[in-house]
Amino acid sequence: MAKNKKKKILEVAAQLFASQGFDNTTTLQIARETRVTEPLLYYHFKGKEEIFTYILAEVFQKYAEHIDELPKNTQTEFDKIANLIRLHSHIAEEHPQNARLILSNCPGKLMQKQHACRDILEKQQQMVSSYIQDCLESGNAKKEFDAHPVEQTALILLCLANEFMRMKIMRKKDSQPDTQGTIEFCRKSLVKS
Amino acid sequence: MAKNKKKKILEVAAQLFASQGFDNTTTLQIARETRVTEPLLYYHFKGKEEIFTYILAEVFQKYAEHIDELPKNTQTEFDKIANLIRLHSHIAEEHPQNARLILSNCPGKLMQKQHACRDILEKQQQMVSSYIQDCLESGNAKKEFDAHPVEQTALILLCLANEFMRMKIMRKKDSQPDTQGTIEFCRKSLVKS
Amino acid sequence: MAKNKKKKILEVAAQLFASQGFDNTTTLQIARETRVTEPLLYYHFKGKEEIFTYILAEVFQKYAEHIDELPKNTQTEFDKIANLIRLHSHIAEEHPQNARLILSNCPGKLMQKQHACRDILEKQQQMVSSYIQDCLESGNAKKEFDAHPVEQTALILLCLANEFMRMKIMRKKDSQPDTQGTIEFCRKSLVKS
Amino acid sequence: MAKNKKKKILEVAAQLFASQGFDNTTTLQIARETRVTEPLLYYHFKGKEEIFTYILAEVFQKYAEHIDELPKNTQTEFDKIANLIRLHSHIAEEHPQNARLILSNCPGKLMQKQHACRDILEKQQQMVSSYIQDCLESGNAKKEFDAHPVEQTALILLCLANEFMRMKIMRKKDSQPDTQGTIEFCRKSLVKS
DNA sequence: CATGAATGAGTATTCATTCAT
DNA sequence: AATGAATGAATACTCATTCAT
Repeated sequence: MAKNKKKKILEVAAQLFASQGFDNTTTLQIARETRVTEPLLYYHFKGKEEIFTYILAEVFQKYAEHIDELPKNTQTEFDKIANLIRLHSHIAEEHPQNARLILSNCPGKLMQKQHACRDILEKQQQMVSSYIQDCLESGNAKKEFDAHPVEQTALILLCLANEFMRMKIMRKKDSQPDTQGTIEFCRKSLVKS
Repeated sequence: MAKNKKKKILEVAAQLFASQGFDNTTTLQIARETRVTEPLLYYHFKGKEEIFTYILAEVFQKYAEHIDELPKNTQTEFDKIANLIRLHSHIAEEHPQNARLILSNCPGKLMQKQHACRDILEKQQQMVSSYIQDCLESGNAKKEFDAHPVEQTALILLCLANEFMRMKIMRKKDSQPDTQGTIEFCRKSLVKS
Repeated sequence: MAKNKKKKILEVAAQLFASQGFDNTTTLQIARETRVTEPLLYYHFKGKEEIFTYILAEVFQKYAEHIDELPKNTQTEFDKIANLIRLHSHIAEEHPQNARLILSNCPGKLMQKQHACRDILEKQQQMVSSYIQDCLESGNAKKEFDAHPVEQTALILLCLANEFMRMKIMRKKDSQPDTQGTIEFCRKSLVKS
Repeated sequence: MAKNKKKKILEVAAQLFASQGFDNTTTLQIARETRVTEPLLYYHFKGKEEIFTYILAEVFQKYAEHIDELPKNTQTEFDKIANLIRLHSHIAEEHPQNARLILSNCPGKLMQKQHACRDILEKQQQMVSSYIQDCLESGNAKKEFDAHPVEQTALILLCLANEFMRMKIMRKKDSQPDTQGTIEFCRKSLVKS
């Protein structure tokens, strides 16, 4: 029942942070919706910021696991890019809350040097960048791609993958970008014909 | 001297909203940095929200003008896409503050139905979408492109253009995406070879 | 046009003070509804309090005139009492705004010693008291009444006359006290049968 | 110690509201005189209005109890009227603060339809009206009175009883109306001789 | 683990009033 | 006579956080 409540707090807080943002979510609101009193939040966490950081870490942890679980051996290197876009599509559709947290500009305060949030985000970005760069380099080597320079192309693909997710969660169903269309767009650009 | 202060307030507020976000900017802060007392803000504007809305309207107005001023007759249709990306690059570099405001998720409160902010944003999005769609359709007609379906492709390009701007303002110089590279990426995907 | 605006200010202010009370009426509201700017209020009057005092003086002036105009020679002395009640009824019906101001507990601040409002109110109360006392004394002398002690009876009649006016302006039409009924009630008590 | 402070807040607030009125009493003042910080007011109550409403309800509750405790069986029906006046005299003398609150015109805001204050006041007025009407009807039946129409006469008596209380708290000792005198005044008018 | 009570520091907003013109 | 601009002092209310139990 103890662990239970801590978990519940995190669930509620995550939902509120995702839908209202960090600044517009009060500790009272978190406490009330968890059916708990505020001091309990402070028993389990150091403060509001820690709750947020904790959640962010969790979300990115899951995201990292998803990236890690993407198949290492694919027929073509481009399949890896396609898989990344499909993963973003999946997250946007199945875990829109997490997508919102991943894309949320953390409140400025939490992005200062030395704050845990900053580390989490930077680590995450490097991870995805690596994933894409590795795949581009392999593709280049195999003459599947002709992507130069690799870092730049990786960055562009990351742009696309991110904003693709952003649009999926921000727009109405009928004006969302299409997953397969986005993949094809990238294929045309990347894969040598 | 009168108009002067109103203008000054808007400048200061814009800078603060862009760098700290709406919620983390207090009216006191705006007043202090304008070297003015708080009640003056309320003399010129109805409240904090109106200041924000006013600024947002201004920024989008300028953005709309920029889009409008992009050359209508270009050698190729793709040049129009390239110009859009160059425009985003230009804004990110020369007016990063405006870029931040354009991309900022307005606080939820200001995005509710019937709020002026919502109208501004929606109008803007449709404008850019139209620009891209028109150009894609022309390009398709001229057999320059083979972009189908048009709406989807337009959305993808919008994604890229937006997140491109976002990355330019969020990342350090050395890890920003390159304008020419981004343009080439799109060209490869769009232009029939 | 000058006198005109001063008059207009007083009219608007009187209406607002009567309906909302002194504290809930702002100088801005007075200015706006007079279609004038606030500094003009301060050109014509020393401040909000002076406007109120001025109005109160006017209203009581008119009230005093009404009392003064009540017929001095009546068939019976009781007719004078009846006339006072009828006057209150008349004011409540024809000038409810004035009635409201007469009965309003002036805001505490304005009732401090040495404030003009206090003088006005006290002078007024003494005037009505005198009117009633004179009539009672005459009535006693003529053996029409048997009202003892005169001061006390006068006070009771004043109570009735005032609260009668108060009820007329505060209550819905169907639960207001009836003028003739009130007069008869007093007659039965006062007039020797 | 907890209940203690809530009670203290109410006591202090009641005293301030009674002496200064709702609008001229600030939450800071209430807090300071209670030797408590403002947020505590908001911990115990929803806001200033709720504090006022709460107090008003309490005062009227006590008043209602007093009315209820008035002897049901009296020698004459008129004794009941006399008792009501004596009750008002008692309240004015022993609990002038409550008297002030009872008679205070609640600020307009709090008298809007659907506001708790309105209900409280209306309920109260009907209660006293009933008390007087019942007694008048009984008196008429017993041929003790000849009060017609009952509703009207009841209203007049209510006028007197209220304004009597008002005068007792507003005037200096030497110009207050006399309880016994007021009772006799009513007796002469009501009781058939 | 849990809570009722309490608070320091803010937070947007309002108001009567004044100044320069 | 009239106004646009400006302000000092409040004003109700909120929030993250802590303390005593």
